[in-house]
Parts: sequence; C-alpha cells; structure tokens
Amino acid sequence: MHDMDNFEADIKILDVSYYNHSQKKNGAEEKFPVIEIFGRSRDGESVTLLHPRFYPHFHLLNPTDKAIKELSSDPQVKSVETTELFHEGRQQPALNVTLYVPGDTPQYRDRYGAIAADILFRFRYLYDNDLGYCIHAKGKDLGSKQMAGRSYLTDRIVLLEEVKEVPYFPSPLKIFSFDIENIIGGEILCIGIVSQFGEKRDTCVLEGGERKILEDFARLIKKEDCDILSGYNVCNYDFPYIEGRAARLGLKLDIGRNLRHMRIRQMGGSAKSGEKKQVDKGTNKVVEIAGRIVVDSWYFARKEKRPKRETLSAMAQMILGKDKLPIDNTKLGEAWAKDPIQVKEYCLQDTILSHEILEKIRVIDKYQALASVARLPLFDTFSDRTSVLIDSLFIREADRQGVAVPNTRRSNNGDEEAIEGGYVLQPIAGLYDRVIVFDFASLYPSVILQNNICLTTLSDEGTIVSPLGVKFLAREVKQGMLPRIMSSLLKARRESKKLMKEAKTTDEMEYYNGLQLAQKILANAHFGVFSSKFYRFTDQRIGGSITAFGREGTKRIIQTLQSEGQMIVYSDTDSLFVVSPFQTLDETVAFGQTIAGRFSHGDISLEMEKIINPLFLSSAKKRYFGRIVWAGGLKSEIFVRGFETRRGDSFDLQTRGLETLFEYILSRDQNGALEYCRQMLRDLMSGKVELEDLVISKTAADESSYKVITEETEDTLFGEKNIRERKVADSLPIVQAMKKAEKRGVTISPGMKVSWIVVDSGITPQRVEPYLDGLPFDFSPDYIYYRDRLIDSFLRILNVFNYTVDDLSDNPQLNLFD
DNA sequence: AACTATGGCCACTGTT
DNA sequence: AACAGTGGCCAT
Repeated sequence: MHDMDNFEADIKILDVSYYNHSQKKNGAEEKFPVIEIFGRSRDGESVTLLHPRFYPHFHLLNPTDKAIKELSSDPQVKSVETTELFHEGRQQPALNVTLYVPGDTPQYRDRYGAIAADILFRFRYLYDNDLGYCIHAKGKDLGSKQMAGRSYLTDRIVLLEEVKEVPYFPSPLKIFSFDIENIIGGEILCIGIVSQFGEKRDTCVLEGGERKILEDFARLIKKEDCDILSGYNVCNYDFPYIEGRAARLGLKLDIGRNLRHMRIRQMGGSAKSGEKKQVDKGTNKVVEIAGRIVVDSWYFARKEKRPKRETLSAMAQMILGKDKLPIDNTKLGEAWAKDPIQVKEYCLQDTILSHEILEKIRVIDKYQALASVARLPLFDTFSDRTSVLIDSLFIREADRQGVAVPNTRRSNNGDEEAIEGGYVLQPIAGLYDRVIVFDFASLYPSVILQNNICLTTLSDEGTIVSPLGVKFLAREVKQGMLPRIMSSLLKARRESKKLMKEAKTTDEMEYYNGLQLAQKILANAHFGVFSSKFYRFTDQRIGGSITAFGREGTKRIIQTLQSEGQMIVYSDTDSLFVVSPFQTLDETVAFGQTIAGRFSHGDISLEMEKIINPLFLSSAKKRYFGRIVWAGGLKSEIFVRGFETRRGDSFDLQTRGLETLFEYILSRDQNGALEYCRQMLRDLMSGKVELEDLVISKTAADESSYKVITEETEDTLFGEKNIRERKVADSLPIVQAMKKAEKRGVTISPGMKVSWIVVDSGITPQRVEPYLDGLPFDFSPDYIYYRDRLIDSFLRILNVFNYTVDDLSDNPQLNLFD
C-alpha cells in the first residue's frame, strides 16, 4: 500500500451513492454510512470520493412525549433534538431524529408519521453539505483500488476531508457509444464502439464469438472507465439484449464503478381507467450503472427534433445530413457468413452516427448546465424528473428557514378536482394584415414573484388576494420561499444572458447560453411541479391562484383594449393577437411598444414578440399560420401552429399539400390555392404519388396500457345483465400495424414509432399494413381514404373563405345544375 | 404505483 | 347522423 498522499481537485459529480459500513470498536459494533461520490476532475481523472459518517435524519411534527421517550432510548436512533418548524401558517414543535442506517428511515416514517423522511440519502447528503454539481474536494488519496474490502475502478480513491461547491466549469467527460449487431432473437455477432474524451476519439469493433464479445465489452467499459454510455435505443434494445445473452452464458456485467452489476428497470406501466398516462412513452426502460450515466441518443434526439420517423437512418439524415449504409436485418446471419467485414463496417458506422447525433444536439452540455443550476449530480438531471430538480432548490431553502418538508404525496385525495388552466380566446377566423403578437415574459414565474405566492405566505391576514379568494402576505411582511428562488433564478438568468452577449469565443457563448437556458427551464418548471397532484409541496390554492392571476391579467388587457376599439383576434394563456390600426410597419411597431409599456407593471412584463403580415386564423383554437415580418428586427419567415404540418402523425402528402396551400393563402392567391389542391387530388387519384408520402406514423404504447371497456347490456327478455369486455387495443390501427410488423419479424418496442399505410377504410376497423424499413410493401393504398383526409385538411383552411368541397372537385360546372 | 400543468384538435370505433 | 369514449399529439 502507498503512503497516503494529499489529494485536491475540482470535480464534477456524476453520481452519488452509499454503503453501510460496520466495524468493531472497543468490542462494540459501530455502524455508519459511507457516501460514495463518483466524478471526473477538471484535469480529467476519474475519482471516487468517500465520505464516512454522514447520518440520515428526518422530522417529527408535534411529537408526543411517548414518541420522544421511545426514540431517545431506541438503539437504532443516533440522536434526537427538539426544534420548531413552520407548518400550515405557524411555528410548531418538532423533533429532529438522526439514525445510523439510512435504510431504517421508512419504518420510522410509517410508525411515527415522520416528515422529510423520503428524501433519498444522496440528496440529503448534498443538501446538508451545501454541495452542487461542481465541487472542490480535499482529502487523502488511498492509492489502492481497495477500500474496506470494496473495489473501485476510478483513477483515484479519496477519503474526503473538505468539500465545497464551486461554480460550473467546462471540462470534458468520457463518452462511450456502442451498437450491437445480432441475429434476430439470437447470437450477438459484433459490437461497434466509439470512445471519446475531449478531442480524442477511438473506434473499434468487438468480435470473435458472443462470449468473447461480451467479456470484452464489460472489460473495455471498465478499462476505459467511461462516464457516459450511449447508443441508439440502447435502453430499450441493446442493453436488455446484452443482459439477456449474458445471463444465458452465465456472464457477469459488473460494470459499475464500484463493480456493481448494471440494473435495468421497467418504467411506467398501465394507467388506471379515467387517468391520463403519466409516463413519457419515450422511455420505458432505464439502465442504471453505478457511477456512470446511460444516455440514449434516440430518446434525446426525438425529444429535441420531434421527427416523424425515428429510425437511425431517418434521424442521421435529418440531424447530420448523412446517409446510413443499407442492410437487411432479417438476413444478418447470412451477411455475416458471407462478408463479416461489411457487417462490421455497417455496425461501426451506426455507432458513429449515433455518437455524432448525441454530439450535434449537445445533450451532455445542456444537462451539465442543468445539473449546475439545480445543484445535482449529472445522473439525477438525466432522469428527467422535474420534481427532483425543484426539490433540490426548495428543500434546501426550507431547511434554511426552518420550514417543514412534507413527504411526497402518494394519494390523489380522491375527489380532488384539477385546477383551472390558461384562458383561450375563440379565434375570429380570417386573414389579417399586420397583427401584433404580445406575450407575457415568463408569465407564471412573474405571477409568483408579483404576488409573493408561496406556502409560507398563505395567510388569512394576507393583503394580496387571488381571483380565487386565496390570501397571501405582502412581500414587505414576509418574502415567500418560492418567490425568493424564482427571483434569484431570474436574476442569475439575466446575468448569464449579459455574459453570453459579451462572450469573446463561441465556447464561452455556448457556456452562458446553456446556463441561461437551464435557468429558464428551472424557473418555468416550478409552476408545473407545485400544481402537480403528487408533489410534496403541492397545494391547489397555490397552483390555482397562479393560473387564476394569469387568466385575470390576460382577460383584463383584452377587455381594456376592446373597449378602446382595438381588435383582439386571438389569445392563448399568455399571448394576445392584436390587429394593428396602422398601415405601415413603423407605426405598428411604435403602437405595439406603447401597448407593451402600458401593460407592464412591476414583475409582470408584456412584450411585443412579433408582427405577422398576413396572419391566417382558422375557426379552431391553437391552429394558425402567418408570415413573421418583424421580431425585434425585420424578418420574413412563415410559421405554423397546430396544423398537420406540425404533427408527426400526418402523412407527407398532407404535410406538403398544406405547406404549399399556406403559401398560396399568404400570397392571397385563392385561385392558385384551389388549383393546387385540385391538382394534388387528381395526382393522388391517378396513383401519381409515392408510397412514402402516404405513410402514417404514431408512437406505440405498451399493449397493456390500452383500456379495456366493459359494456353492460340488459337482456330485455329475461332482464339479465350481460357484461362484455372489449379491448380498445384490438381495433386501433396502430396496434394492428404493430402486430402485423411482428409477424414479419420486425419487433417494435413500445415507445417507438410505428408506420403504416391504410389499405381499406371501407370496413370497420379499417385495414392497415405496416410500412417497414428495408421490406417491400405489396399492398395497394386506399386512395379514397387519403383523398378524403386531404379534402378535410384543405377545407379546414378554405372554408374560412367560404369554399366548399365542390370547389375542390374537378367538375365544378356540374354544380350549376344541382 | 403514481414523481410537471391544463386546453385543445382530430382520427377512429362502436353504439344509438 | 349524432354521440361518447379513447388515443395521440400539439399549444402554451
């Protein structure tokens, strides 16, 4: 063993975990937790920081004498301490209880109704030690990779002596992308690998039989000691597949930084009837590897780009402008036997594409910025659970101020009604010149600030009264925690934006841009979390008051402007569409600035976002398009909201047709528009259309999540009740397509897009056939179906100008004789 | 078991 | 033909 060297470095925290240590001390057994911090230093070393003897604690509100007595003499309890906490508007007596073993906490939560008793131990550690994503650590380098019988794979293992948070710094993480090739349901043939650290990139392909491949895979991850493991759909496909194959061969995948096995967790599940599905269908499996972070490039690329088709080839083309080598997955075994070099080339190319997609969309940088703003390990920001981010800021503030922290709510309180949301003004359909779009800057955050909305300011003595009649104390009397956090986030964001503008290099600019975006995301996330039915600090009076203030503000401006004779043609939540009373752009801008100034007060700021000329409003809400002619400066840019061109589940012909139709409408060429639509329908009906243009795609949910409808019918003759169960899934086109795809050897995992073409809509349910990459499509589309859907789409625009289906017909003169 | 909200449009099925 | 129920995706 080495001498113990001093260690000191700046470190980014990737993941935090702990273990229970127990040792003999003077004949007695001493038990304590040891926190394990996994990270990478600014200088590029991987480190494990060990922090022993940090203990778990929680609170009891209004503890009984009996409870205090019991806990004081409980051998599992390290210490108890009386204190006071603010809860439900007043100071209340409380007990702070410290245990030896984190895992004991739930039993005390249940037995004593303890609060702040469901905070994960790693978060408790970070909160209490005031740590964030980036830290400065000092300690003793333990030299050996063994510690108390435990092994770690990092360059350094350090017994922590001093630690403090430092500002976010840019430095590279080690990223490892991979892609497997396997015979469907069978053997893994090879694994392509890209390993990147800063500018340095290495590639290789593992081969030599499945056992060797899997052993090499695990060995390489450990040897390279990567921070991020990535690949295209690795969570739902590659990792589960590898796990399954490794299990068959009896191989261990002990690839965690503490040599713990990787773990795959199934997320989501079925929603109860009448309830919305809570889980983003984009992830249904989560892969956990201690000390490392799994980042599925498919998940983040789809989140960022919302593509219609989500195959690697479609995404690579869209994001990188690169083509993917074609290969028939169903014949991989034969291809491998014939020409393994080609298969390997293909495999590596896929790995590189996935890797470059991840780089291009800058996911790692974005989440690092979020980790630094939310003050959490990178791992926890990647879990995409906003409540974790808000907890990190809010619980710390509550602890500082002695405010009680309830446990996460696990019941819906039964009859609880949803709060009312934003106000949407029915649009006045038409085509308008020079429409000014105003919106409130960060409406809900500024409402929170302006009205000092917080759990801690709710009070009957409050002088700020929300439209719901809920009262909040004025800022001068007591500043709320929520407004305080909001204010510091918004202030920090203004500073980041300023530094971004002053940046001298692109890297510096990106750095501040990432920060200001993260600050914005976090500020906006507060409303959602505090209005959630499940969050620990949820109070409907808060969420309800926030939206009520918002609605009131918007409606008041609409009324005021209307009473002044202005024409408000649309409004949604925090936006207002006002037709300019002036003929020129300059006058319109000046007019808009006056309005924006008039309605901005205190923390609430109404901004002139853009001027649209012309603007088309349909008779439906949330559907409009126009040409932006001004947005802080002159512009000329078409934008669309809501229509099929924005939707991933429309077919390309429909998207293209509408896009062109929009251009005709914006050029005020209605005859051109009609002629164009007629021509497209003619082409379609004469079969002059690519199959690709008729493909419809939607995201498949897990089959078990579809509802089962129970229908009750009464037998008229005998008065018997017949109960029939019907599975919704059975008649959905998407499920039909998924099942047929599987019959043809293409597995579609839930969360991925399924593509199909309608071949017969004359029957119910309609018949569809899957449209599969690399496989022939031997059916004839139902052209009537597609014609009718196109006509419906076109008419939703054209009926604003009083055109009807007859105007889209090729023989309009026939109508004269009707 | 749930771990960010509500408002909204449209496609489709299956009943009346 | 009108409707209720369900699913999916989008606006904010």
